[in-house]
Amino acid sequence: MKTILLIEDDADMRENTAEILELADYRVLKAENGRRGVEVARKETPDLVLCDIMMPELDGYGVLHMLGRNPATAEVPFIFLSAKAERGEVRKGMELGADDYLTKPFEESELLNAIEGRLKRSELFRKGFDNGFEGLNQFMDQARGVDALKDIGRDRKTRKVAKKEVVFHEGDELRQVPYMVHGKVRTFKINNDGKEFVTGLHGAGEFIGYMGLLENGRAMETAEALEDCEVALIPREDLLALLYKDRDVSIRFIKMLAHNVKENEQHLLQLAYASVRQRVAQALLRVHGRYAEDQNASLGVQISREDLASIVGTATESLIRCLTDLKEEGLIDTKGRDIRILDKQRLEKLAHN
Amino acid sequence: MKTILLIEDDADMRENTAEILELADYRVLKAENGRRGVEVARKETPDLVLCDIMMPELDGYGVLHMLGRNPATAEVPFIFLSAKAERGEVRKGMELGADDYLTKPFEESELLNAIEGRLKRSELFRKGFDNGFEGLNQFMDQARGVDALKDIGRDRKTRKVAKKEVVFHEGDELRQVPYMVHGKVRTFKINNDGKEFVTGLHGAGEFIGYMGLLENGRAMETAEALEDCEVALIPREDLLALLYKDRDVSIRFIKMLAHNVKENEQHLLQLAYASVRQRVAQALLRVHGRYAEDQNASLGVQISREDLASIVGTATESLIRCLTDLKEEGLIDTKGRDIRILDKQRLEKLAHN
DNA sequence: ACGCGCTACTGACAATTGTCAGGAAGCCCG
DNA sequence: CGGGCTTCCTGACAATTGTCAGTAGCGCGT
Repeated sequence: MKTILLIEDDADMRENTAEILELADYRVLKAENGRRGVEVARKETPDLVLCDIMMPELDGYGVLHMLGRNPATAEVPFIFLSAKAERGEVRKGMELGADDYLTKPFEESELLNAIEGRLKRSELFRKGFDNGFEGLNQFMDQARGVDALKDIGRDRKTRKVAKKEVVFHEGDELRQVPYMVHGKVRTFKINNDGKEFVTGLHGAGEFIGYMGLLENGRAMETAEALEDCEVALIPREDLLALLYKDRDVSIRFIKMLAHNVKENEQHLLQLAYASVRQRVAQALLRVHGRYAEDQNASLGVQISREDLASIVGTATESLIRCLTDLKEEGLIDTKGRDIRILDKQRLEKLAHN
Repeated sequence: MKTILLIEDDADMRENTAEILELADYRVLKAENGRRGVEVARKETPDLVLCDIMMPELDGYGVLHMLGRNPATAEVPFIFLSAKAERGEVRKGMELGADDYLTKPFEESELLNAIEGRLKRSELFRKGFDNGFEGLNQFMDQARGVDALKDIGRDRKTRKVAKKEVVFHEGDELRQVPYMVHGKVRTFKINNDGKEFVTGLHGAGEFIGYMGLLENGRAMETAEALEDCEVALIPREDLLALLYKDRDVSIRFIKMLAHNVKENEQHLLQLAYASVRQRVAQALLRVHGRYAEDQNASLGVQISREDLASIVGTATESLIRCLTDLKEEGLIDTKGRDIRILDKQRLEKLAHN
């Protein structure tokens, strides 16, 4: 259930609006002035903020400002509710970075539409979201709603990709960005000796290859299906429009990229100075956390030794030797290509030391 | 000199405006309709676009749309010029992602101010910009102009940092983000064995440590001065507001991060499978490209063997051995800590193979 | 079910890289 | 200008990791 923070000083208005939202099955947090609103937002990090402009203590502009300056709350979609419909006011609101501006009085449907639209778009870039094709359709509708000019309706096709088939090659021009509807792929680069280095594993609900778009429109890596997959192809322009147009999506994207950079740097540090043994432990934990069938139980991950080796950045044989060591020590268990973690704690200790 | 693309169908209006801009020392590209405008923008990538809304062929909304969907032009600040002042029109323009909206007729000063403001803010995140403290002041004015609420005027101080002094430690809470006014610093992480891995070298005109802000507000690495430095401390909220508020800055930031990710991944690939020799060649070229006193001549870079080793990700002795090899082969020359590249081509060949 | 092919695994050995120790050279500082 | 410190460099050796070759075992398709 989504949580909405409603900041409104007028008690009647507040209760009325809250009621509408609750009927629409949102959890509603209420605040009677800007200062309280900011406090609540910081503590609870709602999924969306509705905010009046004229309020005692701290006005709506102030609230937007305070929230926008904190990374945790900056990405939360923000909608102004105001009785002021004049050009200057509306413009000021939007310029400050609000995502929408509703003038009172508004229809229930207006309000709910505005909220839903925001939440849906915003949703896409949550990490680990689990919307399958339905979510994609909504996304496509949004992306298309953005586009009043071109008729791109025909591109909403999906493509079946067989195991081992390549989705795109390094250097391919990506006119369409693949979105994983079902299945898993690995992305990797090949160095001059022909050795592969796996840069990522991706499952349903993720875009792949978008990084290349931002650089030069060409794929930076090769993507290959690890199992039979279903892939939707999103026209690159739609994706870019989405990333660039909405403040909240942009911010979330920035944070995602920053996270990516951070992970990469940790990986670098590991590769540079950690032993194969440590790197293997690290990789096992990462892969397990991402793709284990069952997170809680120490159930297995299906991955070939070769792929795992090229995540670790070592020769396949070295990896295998390391795995057998770990197996003998009772940290993991292997059955064919299935690898199960038996003692997560000791493995973590090994990885980070 | 900055280039401005002016898209306006009315010939008088176009010539008048162009004249004003040329007097203000901008290079002006003119287009008489939207379609032409988009063509010119794609070919020349101006620094800013001024665009009328009502035009034949393709209207202003369409132009904004087309440009916004192409990564190369999306980051260019975009200002609407329109005779339509009604609420709906203005809002539509801003919502589509314009950076400003001027209603005709406008004063010369209005126009020039709007342009200048945009360009200045936008300027900060150009890679390799060379504005020293003057640029910073302008930036601070902008950042402060954004802020109508808090009085942060007192924080515009700079700090002198002596050689070898630490600017911030990994894990420090960064309430202020350092901006390099003068000098060089290195940023590095320390692994559990106490070994350092250099993640970056930064010189004048760069922010350092901002990555941590986006994650959890804490520094992800340690920054240490390589020489006597002057550092300005920007309140983190100002920086965040700047990054988040302006569409063009956000987009540029996204691209910067994406570039970062790409570089990191190349680095990963190198570390994983390239020999020390190749990695050294790579590192030399990177460091040289970034910090050589003179780019053209094969003049030297001053860097300690230890630092270079921890960029390469190897033991200091291994690095030194490699350097002496390269020296014997006539690829480089060393004099004390000064390293000069003698044969860039062969070094490049070595690095990428 | 059977064979083919691919992947997992093991052993022996080579190559690379790290570690330790020690001397030479350079640099800072009074 | 000399002492003390750090940094650069070299040698010998150890440890880690990669390579090659060969066997076992699993899975897949006809």
